[in-house]
Amino acid sequence: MWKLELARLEYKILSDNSVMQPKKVAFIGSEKSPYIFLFPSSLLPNNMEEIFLENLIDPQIDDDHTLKELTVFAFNTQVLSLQYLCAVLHNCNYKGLLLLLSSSAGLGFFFLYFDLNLAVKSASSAVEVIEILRTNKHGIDIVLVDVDTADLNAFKVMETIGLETNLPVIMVTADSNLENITKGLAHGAVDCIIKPFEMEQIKNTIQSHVASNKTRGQNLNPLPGSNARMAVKDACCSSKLKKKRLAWSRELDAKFVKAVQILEKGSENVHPKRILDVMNEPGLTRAHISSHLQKYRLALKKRKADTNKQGLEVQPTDYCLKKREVGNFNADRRRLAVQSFNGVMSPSSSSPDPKKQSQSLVYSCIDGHGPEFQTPDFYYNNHCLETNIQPHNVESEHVSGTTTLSPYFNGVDSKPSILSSAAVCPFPNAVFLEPEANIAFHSHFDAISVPNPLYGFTIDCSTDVRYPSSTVFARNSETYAVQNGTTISTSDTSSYHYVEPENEVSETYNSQIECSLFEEESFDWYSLLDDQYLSSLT
DNA sequence: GAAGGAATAT
DNA sequence: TATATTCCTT
Repeated sequence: MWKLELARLEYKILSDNSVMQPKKVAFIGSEKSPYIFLFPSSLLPNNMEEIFLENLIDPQIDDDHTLKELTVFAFNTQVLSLQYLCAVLHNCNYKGLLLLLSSSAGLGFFFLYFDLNLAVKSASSAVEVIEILRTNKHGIDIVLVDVDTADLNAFKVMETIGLETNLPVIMVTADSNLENITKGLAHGAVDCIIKPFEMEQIKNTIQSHVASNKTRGQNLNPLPGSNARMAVKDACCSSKLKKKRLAWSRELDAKFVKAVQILEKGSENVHPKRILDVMNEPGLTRAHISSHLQKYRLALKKRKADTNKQGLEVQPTDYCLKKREVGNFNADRRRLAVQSFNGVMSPSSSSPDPKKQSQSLVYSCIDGHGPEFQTPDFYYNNHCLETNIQPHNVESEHVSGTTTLSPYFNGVDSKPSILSSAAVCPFPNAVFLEPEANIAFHSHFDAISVPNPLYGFTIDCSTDVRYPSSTVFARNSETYAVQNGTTISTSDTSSYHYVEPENEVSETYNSQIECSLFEEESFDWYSLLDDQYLSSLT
């Protein structure tokens, strides 16, 4: 499959300390995927071919068809520079003509030509470069000029290219000083890319200028010199200053909330700068905090307004809901649920008075002797008991659970206990799972989890060790393989049956879960848990 | 000039 | 919608 081309060419390049050191260069490639590697001789292993083949990465295919036929031209006197560019262009799926200028005579440069996707060849001088561009037999769309190229007046070359061809020229440099960039723009560059550059960056820049060049060609408007001034800003924006958009993860947000609370506790001013200090998160800026703080405060405000409007029936804000989607909170819930359900807090084991008992559970988490906070259904039921609110959906026909005990499925009871909300979970011994959690198989079936209005209905099918590979459920008539956790959308009310794997134990087991979910608006546990959760963080 | 915060843009 | 950026004020 792979046409392996391997050449070991020995040549010398200047090392950092200006001592000539022998290096080896290796070329591997197929017609479509040339890869070039450069190694010090000492590091080049004997089984290099094998290693390369094992480590080859599939080229990324770019779905944007407009980019596919672009041909990029670049030249340099340094193999390393071309080598990197080669990889980048290849990943962008561009065609390229990369020219290695052998002006540094005596260093044993070589000629190599990969056609089709990327071409790398040698030329002896800048004159040759300009000649290639003038005739443009290769259908070049855009030129990258590395103005740091040694042994060359690259600015002059760039200017000549600009004058003698219609091609957009992009300056590439490691020097981000405005003076340097301005000089490049004055010499005809339409944009500037600062090294080290990333794939996305070069892609965006190339794309925008090829597009604009085509438009310009149609309008027959030669670019005036005044274009350069505008381009200074463009150059800076399009290449250097492109920042990655920050995503506020649950963890990061928790850290943020914690920082805010610490500051509030210490009756300090809760200002972005201070939050930033307390969070001590590398990469985070004051602007990030400001933006997030704005959102946070708006959410609090909205929540307060809602609370005032609706009294006890606290409706959570979006902020509150989103914050709890997955993550540590659920992990803790899960852990606590296991503890809660494993006898210690069993309804039948202690007080006969369900109200008292549930209160003690809550107190135990408040006074620090018990879990930091309780599972949603415990907490919810306690809330119902205390406030005399009928738990929603307890009598609903829509939610039911039936099961038959199986030796392979421990702890699944067919009757919900008093304290377990039947509406929420038909099985008191069920363990709450993170939605879509990746939970390894282990020896006991332990979950049929919460029909959570936010997440849908999750079935965990971790099984007996006898079924280590997968567990199969039948969904209606079709077989449905479930591995670890599967999330079923809230609109899905199908029944799921456990299917005994073939050639395994003969006992059969049936578990049917029929579940219609209550409306999203009906209740939210998290709003009740919110304060406790937050205080547990500090 | 640096920071906060509301408004606005992406 | 979530996050970034701008703009105005302190």
